[in-house]
Amino acid sequence: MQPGKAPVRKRVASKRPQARVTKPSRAAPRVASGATPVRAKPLALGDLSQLLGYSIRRAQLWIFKEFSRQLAAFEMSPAQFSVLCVIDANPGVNQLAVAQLLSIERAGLGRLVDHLEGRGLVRRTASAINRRYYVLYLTETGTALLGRLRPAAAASDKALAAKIGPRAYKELRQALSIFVGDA
Amino acid sequence: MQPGKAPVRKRVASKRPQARVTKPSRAAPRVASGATPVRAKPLALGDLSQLLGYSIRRAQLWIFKEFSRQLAAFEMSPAQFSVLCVIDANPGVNQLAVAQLLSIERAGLGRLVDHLEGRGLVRRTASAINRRYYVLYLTETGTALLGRLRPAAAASDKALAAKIGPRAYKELRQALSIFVGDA
DNA sequence: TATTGTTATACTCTATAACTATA
DNA sequence: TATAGTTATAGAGTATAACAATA
Repeated sequence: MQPGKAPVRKRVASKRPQARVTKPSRAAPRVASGATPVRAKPLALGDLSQLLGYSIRRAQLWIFKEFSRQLAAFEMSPAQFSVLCVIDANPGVNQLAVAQLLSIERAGLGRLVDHLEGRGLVRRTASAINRRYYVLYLTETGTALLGRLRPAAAASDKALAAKIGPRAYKELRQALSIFVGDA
Repeated sequence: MQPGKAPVRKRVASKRPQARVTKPSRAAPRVASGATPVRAKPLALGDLSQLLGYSIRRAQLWIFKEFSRQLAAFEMSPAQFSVLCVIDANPGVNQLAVAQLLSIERAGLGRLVDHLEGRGLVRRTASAINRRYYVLYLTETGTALLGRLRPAAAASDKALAAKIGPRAYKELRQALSIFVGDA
């Protein structure tokens, strides 16, 4: 809530179970059955399990984890990879066009391109025809790295296909394609 | 990069197109065809369009936006809603169990429950049988609010179904169900 | 006056480690 | 020694507004 650095961090109610003086049923007699789990019955997700939106959220978390695992050696986030792909497919594109295509805020994209430029993967050039523009290209280093990233990204997508099955993979590709290029 | 508040923010390369003295082809003659767009051809996503992982990411962003739109009146994030659902479905559950079921870090969940408790939606009680545990229940306010959130959440899922079509909706529910309850 | 890009700021998430109380 | 929960901290991502340069 408060942005300040005050370390107090008020709490609304009682903080934690916290050493009640009257220990109620001390030495609770091992809870009858199992030792470790207080609750043996499996937990339910409730209505959540009926919402496709929640499944997609969990699937997306799984995919980002898998992607990061496959591309760990390259220190490359999914977002950075997506920007490299777009610049590679559209040499000379400007930043705002990339931001709109990927639904990223231009301010955030600017910092992302900063980083890619700092790594020597992307070259920023002043446009000859419109001096408000940057014109973006992959460097040779960037092209070479993307050549190595592609198989890794494909591998993470194959892992996804293996997880859900090839038929579902094809169906999903078809069904979800309407979200790319969209808002 | 640097966490400090220093406003310098070094840049690796040339900052922006920035007023070159030799203006190259000033008054570029309206670029032949269209006035506004320098690049008329539509941008390509490159290899990105072949990756189901990217489609799922975009679909998930769309869903969160739709969910936030439907539940804007309640000031309720998807994560907060998911926690309310789980507590409602498992009265007396402890925090760690919720965190594991939803794949949320327990530290983050603690703060989230702080917030829900502060709003009077969740009650934390010391467990009688294990004093390390919190035992979580919805308050009456929380139950009542959840009763109003459910239709809104269902509406956002219906919007998703309308977007992708009822057949794809059913297929996806089946195909992606393996991700819930999973890591 | 509108647009591209930058800067600054703030807020949310996430991830981690260290700590307390308890088992 | 291990576990539930808290605290602190740092990093990423996101959203916004304001600004400069250019159109």
